[in-house]
Amino acid sequence: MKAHHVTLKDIARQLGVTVATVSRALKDYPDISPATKKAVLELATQLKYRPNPIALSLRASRSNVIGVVIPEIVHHFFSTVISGIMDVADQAGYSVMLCQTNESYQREVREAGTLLNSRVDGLLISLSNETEQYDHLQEFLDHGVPLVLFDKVCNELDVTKVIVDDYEGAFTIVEHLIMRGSDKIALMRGPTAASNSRLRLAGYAAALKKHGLPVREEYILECAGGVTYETGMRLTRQIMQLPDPPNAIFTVADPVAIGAITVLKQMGFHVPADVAVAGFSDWEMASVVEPALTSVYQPGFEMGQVSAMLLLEQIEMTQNGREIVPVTKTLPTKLMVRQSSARGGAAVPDMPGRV
Amino acid sequence: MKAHHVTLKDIARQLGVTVATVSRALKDYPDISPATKKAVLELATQLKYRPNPIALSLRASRSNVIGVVIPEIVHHFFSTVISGIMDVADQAGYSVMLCQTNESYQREVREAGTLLNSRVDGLLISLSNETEQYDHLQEFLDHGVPLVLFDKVCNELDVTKVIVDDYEGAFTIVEHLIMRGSDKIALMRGPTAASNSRLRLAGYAAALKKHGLPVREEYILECAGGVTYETGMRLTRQIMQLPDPPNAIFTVADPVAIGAITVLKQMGFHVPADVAVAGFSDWEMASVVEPALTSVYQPGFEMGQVSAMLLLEQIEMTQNGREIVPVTKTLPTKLMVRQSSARGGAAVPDMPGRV
DNA sequence: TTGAAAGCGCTAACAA
DNA sequence: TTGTTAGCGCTTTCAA
Repeated sequence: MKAHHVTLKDIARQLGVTVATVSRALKDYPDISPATKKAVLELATQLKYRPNPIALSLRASRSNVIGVVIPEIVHHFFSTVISGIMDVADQAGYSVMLCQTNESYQREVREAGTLLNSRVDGLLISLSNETEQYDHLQEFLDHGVPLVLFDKVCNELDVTKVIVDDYEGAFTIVEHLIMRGSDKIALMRGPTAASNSRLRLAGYAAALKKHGLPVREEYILECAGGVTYETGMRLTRQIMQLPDPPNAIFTVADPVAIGAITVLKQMGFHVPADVAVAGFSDWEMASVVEPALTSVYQPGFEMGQVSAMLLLEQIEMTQNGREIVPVTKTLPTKLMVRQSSARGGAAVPDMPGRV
Repeated sequence: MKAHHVTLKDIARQLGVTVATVSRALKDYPDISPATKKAVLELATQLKYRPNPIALSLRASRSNVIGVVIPEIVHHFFSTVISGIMDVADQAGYSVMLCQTNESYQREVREAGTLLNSRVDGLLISLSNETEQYDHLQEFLDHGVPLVLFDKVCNELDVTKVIVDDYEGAFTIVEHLIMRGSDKIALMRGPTAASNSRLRLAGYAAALKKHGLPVREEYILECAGGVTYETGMRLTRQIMQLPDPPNAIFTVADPVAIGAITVLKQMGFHVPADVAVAGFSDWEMASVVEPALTSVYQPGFEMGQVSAMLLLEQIEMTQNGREIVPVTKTLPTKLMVRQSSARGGAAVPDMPGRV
């Protein structure tokens, strides 16, 4: 038989009082007799009373739910971010409604609409690659719902943003490669449209410039067709056939770097002695497991935590009627260098295994 | 200025009718004059009216939300499952509320409570390793809320379950190793408590038996201290020091296998010629990228889809007052063998890169 | 100290 | 064809 959720009414009836009294007793209202309060509290626990959050939401126009929208959940980076978000939200008593857009602008609009509609108290969103219009997000602001952009952000909206310091990360690692003795450094970059990809290019160029090295067009390749292992292999074969091939490769992400290392080894190069390989990484252990790789670690978990905390702060401010002042938080990357340049390990497993 | 969500009342007022009329017009009620229907529809679109799901939930005692509880989101496997769940849910017009337990029983109980409380229409859950009591799940059944267990399931609950065919997967791959010529096959297994780990052991033993090979105690190691790369390295060093070392290693997950391969190469073995390595894998490309690895692919995305579809079916049945008949769906694994045994690649990157 | 009543947004049975 | 009314579960103002 279907158990029924116990309500204030149930308690009230059994105690011969009104729901109002029960409600007040449950919330430690000042003017309530100790006797009834005690009775109510006891019966409530006995009956396992739990307030109905939906009724609360309807009344208060707030849901204790935050919405999260990301391009793809099957991504070490994004799943790590979400993990950080969920831990913070959970701690603060918020639930998380998650949507993925699969990089589709249309779906992003739809999901955002659903969330706004569901009266989420705030929204955390990482934009899809297709997104170039922001009305669906402006709507949140119009309705006074706080909004925090993370990772994939845009300039068009004056809201709080949390990003990784791509410029500085690229600068640091390129400088590191130069210090190590590389003077011909190739770049395998991401899509020209993406903001973080552009920042990385800038950091790369700045580091070269600082050390008096030229920015050579033929050393800059775009990872067309996916930021993948295969792309890394293809571009590496291509670039090593140049009359004057690079002695270092800086890539946009782990898989590309690993693809590059694979091909370089196949071609008989010693990595990193002959050709050094470095890459942005969302897995802190990447360079430990694959010593041939020097990586710039991007703190996903921290990004999730910080984004969620900023959002929760803003939600609270909104509820207290205070004005929100947008900030942009830039998280530092971490340079991960293996000291021993022992022979390359076998592989970069993604995460601890299941079971 | 805070925009206000437009309600039926707004439309009614502007049109000089009652909310009931508006409500009916919006839902294509039979008895409604074409004139008012048209007027209502027009004003509704103009004002961008969207029904308030919270009010609907309160009224109908259903939320169009499904709850998902998993141990850890930062896992290729689980994030893939979630992706499958979300795609199906989205298609069916459901939202997803996600919780992670971090393998804590206590947190699992808490999160389940919150979800039940939030009146989710159904629950998808993969149990934490600590979970041995099921009252928190029984509560869902008591309240008539459908429940589907996936991956980490238990026998104590008579509900629908979706699992991977671990027995058959292990059997198949061990037989494959035997066919390839290995006659001394080690097993690096998961926790003795986990049901899937036990099934894999059984499949392993059965394959050996079928081919007249002994099950040797010293060849069976438990991955204590985490199903990780490090564990794979440690156990491999250990097992290769046996007086009569194995010529094949079957592991419980990618990272362990990769750790094993790394160590074997370091020790000067040729993989897979001298020692073959195989492992359960949640990344379909693992054996493509690391040709030294033969893997048993576990279909995470499909698991998510199937689980979600079964849950949605049951939700519908519940709403139509029909009885739910629990089923157990066992998904086949896929043997991934690289034909060319060319030299091992460099690494197994986890997923397509970000950017 | 407690009750009565209104209202959050919506639907549906019953009247008109 | 449309209006009235009640109610989903809860909080809160106003009365008593």
